[in-house]
Amino acid sequence: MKLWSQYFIPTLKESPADAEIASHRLLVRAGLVRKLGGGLYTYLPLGLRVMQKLTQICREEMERAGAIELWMPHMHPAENWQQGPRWTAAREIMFRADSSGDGKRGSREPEYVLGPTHEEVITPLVKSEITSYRDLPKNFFQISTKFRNEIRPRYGLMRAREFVMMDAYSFDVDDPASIKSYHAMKAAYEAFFRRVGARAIAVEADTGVMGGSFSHEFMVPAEIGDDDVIYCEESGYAANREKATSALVPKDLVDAEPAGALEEFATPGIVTIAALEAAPYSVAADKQFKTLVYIGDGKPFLVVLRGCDELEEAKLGALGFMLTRPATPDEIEPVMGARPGSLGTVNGTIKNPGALAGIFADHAIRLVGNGTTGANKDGFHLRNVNVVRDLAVTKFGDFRRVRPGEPCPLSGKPLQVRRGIEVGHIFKLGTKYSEKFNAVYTDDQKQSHPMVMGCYGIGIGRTMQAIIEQSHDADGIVWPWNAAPFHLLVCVLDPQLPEAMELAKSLAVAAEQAGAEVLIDDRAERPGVKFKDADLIGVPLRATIGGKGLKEGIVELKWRTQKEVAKLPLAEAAARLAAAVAEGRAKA
RNA sequence: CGGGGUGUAGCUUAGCCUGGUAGAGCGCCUGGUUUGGGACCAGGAGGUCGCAGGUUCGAAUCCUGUCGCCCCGACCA
Repeated sequence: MKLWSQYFIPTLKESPADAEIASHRLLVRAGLVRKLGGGLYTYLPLGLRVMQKLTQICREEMERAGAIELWMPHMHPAENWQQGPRWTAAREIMFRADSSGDGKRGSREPEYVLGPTHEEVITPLVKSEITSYRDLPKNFFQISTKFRNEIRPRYGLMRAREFVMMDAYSFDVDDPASIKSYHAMKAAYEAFFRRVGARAIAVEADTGVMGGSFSHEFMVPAEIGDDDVIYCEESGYAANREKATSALVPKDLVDAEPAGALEEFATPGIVTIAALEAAPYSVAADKQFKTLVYIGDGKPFLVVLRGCDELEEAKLGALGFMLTRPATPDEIEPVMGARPGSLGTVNGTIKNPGALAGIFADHAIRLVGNGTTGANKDGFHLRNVNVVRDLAVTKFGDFRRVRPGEPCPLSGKPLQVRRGIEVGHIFKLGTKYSEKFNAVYTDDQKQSHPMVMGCYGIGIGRTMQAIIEQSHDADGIVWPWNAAPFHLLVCVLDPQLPEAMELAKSLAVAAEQAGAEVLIDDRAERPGVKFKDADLIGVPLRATIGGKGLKEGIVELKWRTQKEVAKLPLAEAAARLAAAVAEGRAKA
């Protein structure tokens, strides 16, 4: 039990000026954190207690899933990263930690970096320590600090430069075994979020810079989230916007309507889809082909979409380039023969097709019959263009951004969209890292194989804030039992009365024996201040002892989630309190 | 990194446009009256007006630079 007057809970009446969203304001007002600098926070005692609750539950679920806890350095030799597969892609988010820093960013190669995650540390470790199939599978995890030089830290702990994360890494003999590990972790995640009272859903996600073959994000639905989740109530389909697909596309590769004769026509000054939609041309956007030029690892390639569709850049990741970017007009002209606005992929119109790394078309263009596209001649377009007859396509794929209302790929019902906060992410990595670091094992046939890896992360601080975002009211935080910094707050309205404090302490002991953690508000404050603070810090149970109640022979008991106050006769108070604690634990 | 904003006491802020002794509320300290949903009275402490230049007799205020912070975009747990 803790006495408030001896503890440290600096609550604030007013919201800090730099806090925009409810959870960030409450984090600061309830005395959980204080800011040191952009994206850097001190966890005050109350905040630390919540973090410890979350890490302990996380640890239990990881161990239940068979993962083994260890602790790795946070300062990594830069060589580890230079050897790994994502040095180029990841270096801008890494802080460098040099012994002889000259203060000039990027002026030379760093000696050390602060770890944003630990694949580059765990993989070499496993490579040197595990060499036999007999020692697999293994899954290692740690709960520790991560450093990322976020371009724009935001929303308190939501996007911080230094943050606490659980990260785990699985090593298996083959793909089926790795998928088994992946599903065990997915189940462990679901158990973790359920136990801490965060309503999180698993959605299909893009693998991004991590690489790997598939992945799920765990999202807490919230208006302030950074990600769009596309989902279908009917089928349970849920995917990150970057990954989401719909059932728009026909199965057979045939032209959508009888093909008319290909015909060139002049379109002076027309360089946008919208301009071609307007009179006198009046070509609907879904009857146009949009041709985009990108550079993949230095070589140009084309992406063809319907005029009405948007490219989802993340989906270009499927093409296997390390780095992609849009091409500039000066890069485009020598290859295509025209500048943006008059581009197309009709056979024979591209000036220098040999320069291209490929022509990738979205499946949806198969819906376009007798469409219009650029002639690769500035100021000219072609009409009656048909996919099978006219277009050069290396490969069809899914490249367009899905819109809400399109049919669900599973049920065909309209897809919906909502915002979410990403609190966890799991990846099936494959052999990308094990091959780079030569983490191989020998099987029972004396054959050597790269280990198949998975990696997994849970943002602990982000989860804490997501819980607040999801569980608060106008008065303050409403903690779920298992995440609460304390379970019972005993408000002593007249702490100067010895019998009041004695009663408070005996009730606290009873509650502790029933399994609660107890905070006693023994401050010499007016009742109003104590009640406001009690609601603000959001402890699930509140017992109130006042001079008035003592005369009547009662103690009051109230749940943070309810308005009603129960009046407990003194003789029953301890037992009723213990029963309430048992109820809180049972429901958690 | 691009665009927008902002910096005044521990916190929330007024003053800046139109240059002339830096103001309030909360919090804090002292005394008193209060005491069941952020009390009241009296007194008090606390500010290099982010920093550096410049203009001016005179700068929180105008100009230049710089740094921090916040918001919108791309990235992430």
